[in-house]
Amino acid sequence: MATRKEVAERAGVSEATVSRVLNNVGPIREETKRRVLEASKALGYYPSALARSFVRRKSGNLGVVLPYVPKVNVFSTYYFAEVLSGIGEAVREYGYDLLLMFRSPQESMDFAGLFKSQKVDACIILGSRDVSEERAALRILQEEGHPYCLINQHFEGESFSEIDAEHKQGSLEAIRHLIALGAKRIAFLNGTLDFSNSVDRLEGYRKALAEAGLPFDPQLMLEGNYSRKSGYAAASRVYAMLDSLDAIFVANDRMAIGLMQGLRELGVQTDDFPAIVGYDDSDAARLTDPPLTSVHVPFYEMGKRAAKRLLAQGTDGSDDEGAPREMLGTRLVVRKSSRLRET
Amino acid sequence: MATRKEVAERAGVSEATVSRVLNNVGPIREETKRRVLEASKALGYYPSALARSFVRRKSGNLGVVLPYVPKVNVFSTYYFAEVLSGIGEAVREYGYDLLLMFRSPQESMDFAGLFKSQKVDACIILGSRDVSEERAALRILQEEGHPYCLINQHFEGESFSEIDAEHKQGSLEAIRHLIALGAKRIAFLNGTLDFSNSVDRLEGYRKALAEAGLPFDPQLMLEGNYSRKSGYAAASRVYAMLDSLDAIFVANDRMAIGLMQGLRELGVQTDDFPAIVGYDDSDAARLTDPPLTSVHVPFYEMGKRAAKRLLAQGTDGSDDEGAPREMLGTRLVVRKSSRLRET
DNA sequence: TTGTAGGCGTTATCAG
DNA sequence: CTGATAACGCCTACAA
Repeated sequence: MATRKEVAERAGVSEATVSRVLNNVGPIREETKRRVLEASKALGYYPSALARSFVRRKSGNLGVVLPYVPKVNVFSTYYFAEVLSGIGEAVREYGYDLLLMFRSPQESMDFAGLFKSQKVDACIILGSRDVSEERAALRILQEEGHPYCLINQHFEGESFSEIDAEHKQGSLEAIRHLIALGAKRIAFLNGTLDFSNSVDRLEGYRKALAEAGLPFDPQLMLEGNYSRKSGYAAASRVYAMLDSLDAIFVANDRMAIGLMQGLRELGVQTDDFPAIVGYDDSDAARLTDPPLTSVHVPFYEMGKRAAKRLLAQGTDGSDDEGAPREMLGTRLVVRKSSRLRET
Repeated sequence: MATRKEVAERAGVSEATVSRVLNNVGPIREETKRRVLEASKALGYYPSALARSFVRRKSGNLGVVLPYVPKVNVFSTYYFAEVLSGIGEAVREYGYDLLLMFRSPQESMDFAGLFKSQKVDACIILGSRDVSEERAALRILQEEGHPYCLINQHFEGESFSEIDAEHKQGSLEAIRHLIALGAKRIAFLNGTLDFSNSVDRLEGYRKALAEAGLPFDPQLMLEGNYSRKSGYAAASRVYAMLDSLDAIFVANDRMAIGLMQGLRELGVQTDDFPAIVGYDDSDAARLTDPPLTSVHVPFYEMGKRAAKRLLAQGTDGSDDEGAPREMLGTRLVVRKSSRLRET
């Protein structure tokens, strides 16, 4: 490996000058610049990113924390693929690198440590849940002023940096849609409430019912954990009250898919399905039979925005601030699954 | 931020001793160790990963290169999600970090530069294609002896480090299955041949025909690019020869899904579909109507193996070598889509 | 068992 | 415009 020293010698200049040329800093004579560049290329010199990071005290990495259970995707791969793509785009734009960090769902994570050990310059946290250790860890992050951003999760009562989506509104529209179709009894298969978006959806659901003067019936509430399996498991309960049910709203597509599968295995014909609305508008929503009406969430955009918020800080001098919680819009995509069955 | 010097002072030892304690190296008196640990904790000291990497000349990063087109997934997200999960598992096991690097599909990449600039200690390359610049870049990697590994791509005539799957065998079995069902005229919607697995599939296809004494008919060959869109686009050609077709083998599930969609829009009823076999056995294969018979590929395992091959090198002293090309098995998963229609 | 000191490859400051 | 030179935080012989 060619060293900088060799480059300097070959170009007949000092190492400092080599550095200047390669970093485009300070005034340099054209001729000198040319010679250095030439020598550098001839020798195949590559500056050490390690040394550079060290002296600049910047890793050049944007960290992305995501929950991880081997062979089990708690969320849809769709969600992560979209968010990561969005982040990837921004990262490449700003010349950063993307450091992926998995964490076991239980294991509370020392977010601040990532910064203190200088592994990352900024960090995006996915799949965060509202449990006390998590709150505590995030508070530290906030207090110590590290650049971080949560995606798709809100912590009530804090002012964390968050990019979220209008889940309450999305759910509201989903239920309105069902009601407009004539549904009266609408079940709700939600996820656990430690995800703020589950809470948001519940609010939207209740608001829509209230608007229409429909009663809220706790009997109609089901809980899953966003996995296909949990949707599958819910099928028996739905089956039990099938006759009294007009429709069911499911908090993500995966569960909706599991539910449909489960119902089918219990012998329910497609025509006898209650109207179903899913959530996320993942690729899979187009493939189910019947195609799944679902609430579209701009995950790609959310990832991109989060990354930009973080990386832009480094660029301009603005100490950011501004709305710590930004919310992007959702949108109902109607397909066939939300039709009410004939009576 | 507490510095190591402070820790040393508080513990009443030298910085070197602090270092020793924190790295568990060299003989240390229990009492000293205790004091250092205590001081370190009290002060909230975090060693700088940057400085550490610098002096050790190891980034601690496993790089993963993946092709990238914003908002377009040339491959299925399924493929990447599985491979990444596998890599993630190994990485966490070995205490490495995972550095994601996107590259535009055209842009030929300076793989060796990643090592020379010391951004990564080892590197996995996904979505590589057999084009001359790529070969050249990989040869350099090989010659310079950097630890790298290709996944799901083989370069004939080279001895690159590769983790591949038995695509020839997988295709062979897929076609045998169709033939066993009575299919005589089997079309093949393949991907471009700069992906070695396209070539492998073609070989499997031809071999199966030959075995059965069936002729190879170039008319039955279609080419897509692994996107759903290209499968969709192929529908019209398939439609044109629908009557003379018993079955069609499609090189990945995405295209198969696009194809089914396209046929349907052309007015073909499910019952009139030719028998269809897809490839990858992605989640989506279970969701299509009819469910898609497909060839299962152990992507998760492939990612894990590749990462382990790379990271284990660092651990033991073995300069690896051993079979540079390792191939994992594929397996046909039969579902309803491969039934021949009634005549 | 512990301390001292040199060096890792860059950047940045300060003279010239 | 360019050349010395001092950090940066940590690891690791070598000495004690």
